[in-house]
Amino acid sequence: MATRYDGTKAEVSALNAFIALQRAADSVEAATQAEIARSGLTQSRFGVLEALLHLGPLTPKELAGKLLRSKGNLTLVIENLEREGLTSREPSKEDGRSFTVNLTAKGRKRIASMFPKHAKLITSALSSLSSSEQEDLRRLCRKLGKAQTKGGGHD
Amino acid sequence: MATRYDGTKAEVSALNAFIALQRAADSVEAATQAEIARSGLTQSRFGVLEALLHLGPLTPKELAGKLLRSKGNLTLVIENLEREGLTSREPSKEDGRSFTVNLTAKGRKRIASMFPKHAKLITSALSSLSSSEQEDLRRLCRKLGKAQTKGGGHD
DNA sequence: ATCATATAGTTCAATATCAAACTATATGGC
DNA sequence: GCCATATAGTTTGATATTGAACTATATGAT
Repeated sequence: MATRYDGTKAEVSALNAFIALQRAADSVEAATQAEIARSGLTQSRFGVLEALLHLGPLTPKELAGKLLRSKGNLTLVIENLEREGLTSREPSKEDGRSFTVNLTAKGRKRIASMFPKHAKLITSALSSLSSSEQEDLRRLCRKLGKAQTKGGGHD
Repeated sequence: MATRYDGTKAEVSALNAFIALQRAADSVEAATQAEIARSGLTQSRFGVLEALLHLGPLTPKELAGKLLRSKGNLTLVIENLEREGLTSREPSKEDGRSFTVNLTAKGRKRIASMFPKHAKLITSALSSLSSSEQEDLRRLCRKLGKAQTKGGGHD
C-alpha cells in the first residue's frame, strides 16, 4: 500500500511485511474461491470439513481454535453444515456441555472429492515460488504464528 | 493443520505453505484487532481510512482494488464511514457515475492519531522475525501476490 | 454436599462480505 | 445523434463474523 509512514526503520519493515502478508493470503484464498463455491460450499464450511477430514471429530471449541474463529461463529457454521447433512453431532460422554462434530458419509465424500482439485489450485497459486521458497515462506509464517499465540485467543 | 494429504510432493509443499500463510495473516491481524476496536472502528473501516491517508482520495472501485474487496462491500463501508463523519464524497468531474472518497478533518485526525500505535503493534507482532527475515517474507509474499492477480479481480 | 468460579456452547445485534441483478452514465463505431 | 457495449456504483439475499450477555455443566475448595 505504498506505506509512506514516517516511522522507525523497524516499523517500516514490519508494516511492509504485514501488508504483503495480508495481500498474499487474500489472493491465494481468492484463487480457491470459485471452486469452493462451485461445489456449493463456502470458505467457512469448507474449512470445517477439511479440518474434520484431516484431524477427525472435533468439538466446536477445538474447531474455533484450529480455524481462528469465535465460538459463536462455529455454532452457526456447524448448524449450516448439519442442515445440509454434511456433519452430525455426537454428545460427549465426559462433558455434558459438549459434543464432537463428525463428518457424515455424505460430508466425507463431498470434502474428499473436492480435495484433489483444491490441492491443485493451491499448488498452482503457489507455483511462482520454488519448492525451497515455499519452505522458507512456511518457516517464516510459522515463526510468526507461534510467537503470536499469546492472549488473543478466539474464545 | 497437520496436512495429511497423500498428494505429490509439490502439492504437500504448497498446502503446507498455504496453511501457514493463512494462519500467520490471521494471527497478525488479530494482534491489531483490540486496538482498532478500542478506537471505535472495524478492520474494514480502518482499512479504508488507512488507504485514504496514505494514498489520498480514491474512488470506491480503486478502494475495492486496493483492499481486495467487492464493490458492493465498499458501498456499505463507505456509507458507514460517512455516517460517522469520517469521510465525505466528492463528485467526479470527468465521470458522472463516480466520486472520490475523501477524509474529513475528523477522519484524518482519527486515523493519523491511531497510526503510531498501530505501527507499534504490527512491529511487535512481527518482532519474532529479524529485519532480514521480514524482508524475505515480504519478497516471497509479493512474488505470490503479483503472480496471482489474474482474472479473479474483485469486481 | 455446597458454593464459587471456570468453561462449553448458544443467542443477539451490529457489521462485513460476496455474487448477481440492477441503474445510470460513458464510450466507440456508425 | 444513435446504439451496442462497457463500466461505476447500488441493491438484495444469503452467509459469515465478532463481542458480549446468557445458560448449563464442570471442577475445586471447604
